[in-house]
Amino acid sequence: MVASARGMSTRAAQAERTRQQILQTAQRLFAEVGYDATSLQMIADELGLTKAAVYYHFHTKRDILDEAMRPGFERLMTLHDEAAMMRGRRARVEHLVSGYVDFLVKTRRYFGVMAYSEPHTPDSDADDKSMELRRRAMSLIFGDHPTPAERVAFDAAFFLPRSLPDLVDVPDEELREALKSTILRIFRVPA
Amino acid sequence: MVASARGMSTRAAQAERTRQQILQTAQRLFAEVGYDATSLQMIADELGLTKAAVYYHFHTKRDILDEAMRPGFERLMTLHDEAAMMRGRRARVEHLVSGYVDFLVKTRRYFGVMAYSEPHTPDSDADDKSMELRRRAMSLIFGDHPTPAERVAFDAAFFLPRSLPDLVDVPDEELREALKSTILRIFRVPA
DNA sequence: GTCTATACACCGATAGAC
DNA sequence: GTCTATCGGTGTATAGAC
Repeated sequence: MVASARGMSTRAAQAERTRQQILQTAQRLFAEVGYDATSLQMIADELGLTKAAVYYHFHTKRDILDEAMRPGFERLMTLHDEAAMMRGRRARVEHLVSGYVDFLVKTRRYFGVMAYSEPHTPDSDADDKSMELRRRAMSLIFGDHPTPAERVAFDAAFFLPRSLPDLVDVPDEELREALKSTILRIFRVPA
Repeated sequence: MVASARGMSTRAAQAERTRQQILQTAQRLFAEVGYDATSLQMIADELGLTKAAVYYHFHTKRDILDEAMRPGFERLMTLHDEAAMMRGRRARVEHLVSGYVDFLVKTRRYFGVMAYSEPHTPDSDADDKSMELRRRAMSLIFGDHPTPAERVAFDAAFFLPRSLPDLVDVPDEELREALKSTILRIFRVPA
């Protein structure tokens, strides 16, 4: 097995660094101009590489997006695990909404881009995970057989990240309060 | 000047028919596989034309989308005009939400595609109109200086169309009620 | 193992022949 | 008015230098 990360071969370390640079640059460009408008050529040019070099580290453009979003997905899955272990529905929803809003505010510069690809896009990790996340959150909040009204309410909160780019002028703390109170109100579906 | 629509030259009539066919086919494909995933080649193939022939009728792919969405935009602008002439805020919001929900339900098969292009896309009619529509609706509902919480609430309703594809199994009438009650609740922003 | 060079098929868009 | 031919660009793919 590998003795130490720092002691690994210089070649491998350099490769890992290149990989991280590609990831960072891509993430920034995705957030700035959007996923579709970002070409592999742009990423390569910014790093002084060729398109093929980028292709060596990521077999597909979509893979870059998938990997860039992975930490976020994992954070949200952990949040769901935590919520699933709580007993009262009230506390569970509280925890879920709090954690979700914190996540949105913390990643507000990057998250606006997520899932901009169109609905029935070819299979990708990100799409699968996004769907799973959604299904699980809905189940935690409204149970396994939500009514149409409950589904609409959930979606209203689920698609809220799309509005983040338009709220750039709102300070973090104020944004957090606005998001939290709005989502909690949305979830208070009348019988 | 043109004497009569039916009496116009056969050439012009045929051209207009081709134009309408392109529009219809494109609209269907946009709704089925999405805007980006629809190529001019697909549209041309379905109609037995070449790409260049399509280009004769529409100078740009985006133009096709813009024109396909124009009737919808006009309907919503009319709705805003009506609301702007009403006196009480309560009645205004009621009218706006009712009309908006009716529109969503009536166009639920096609509207899900709207504005799927990414945020800072190159200028297009559709983007401009969408922004204007949004600004005007927000002003009609929350005035010219909405608070962050009001802006978040508005956005939650504004981006709801994105969830339409996932609600295909809900019958029109039930969907209408769910959308209406949810949006009205979202707009009841506490002081 | 890491990258360059090169090529492919397709895209949206344009020019010009008929 | 519709065609063929072509352009520069894209994501993807392989061959081969080092």
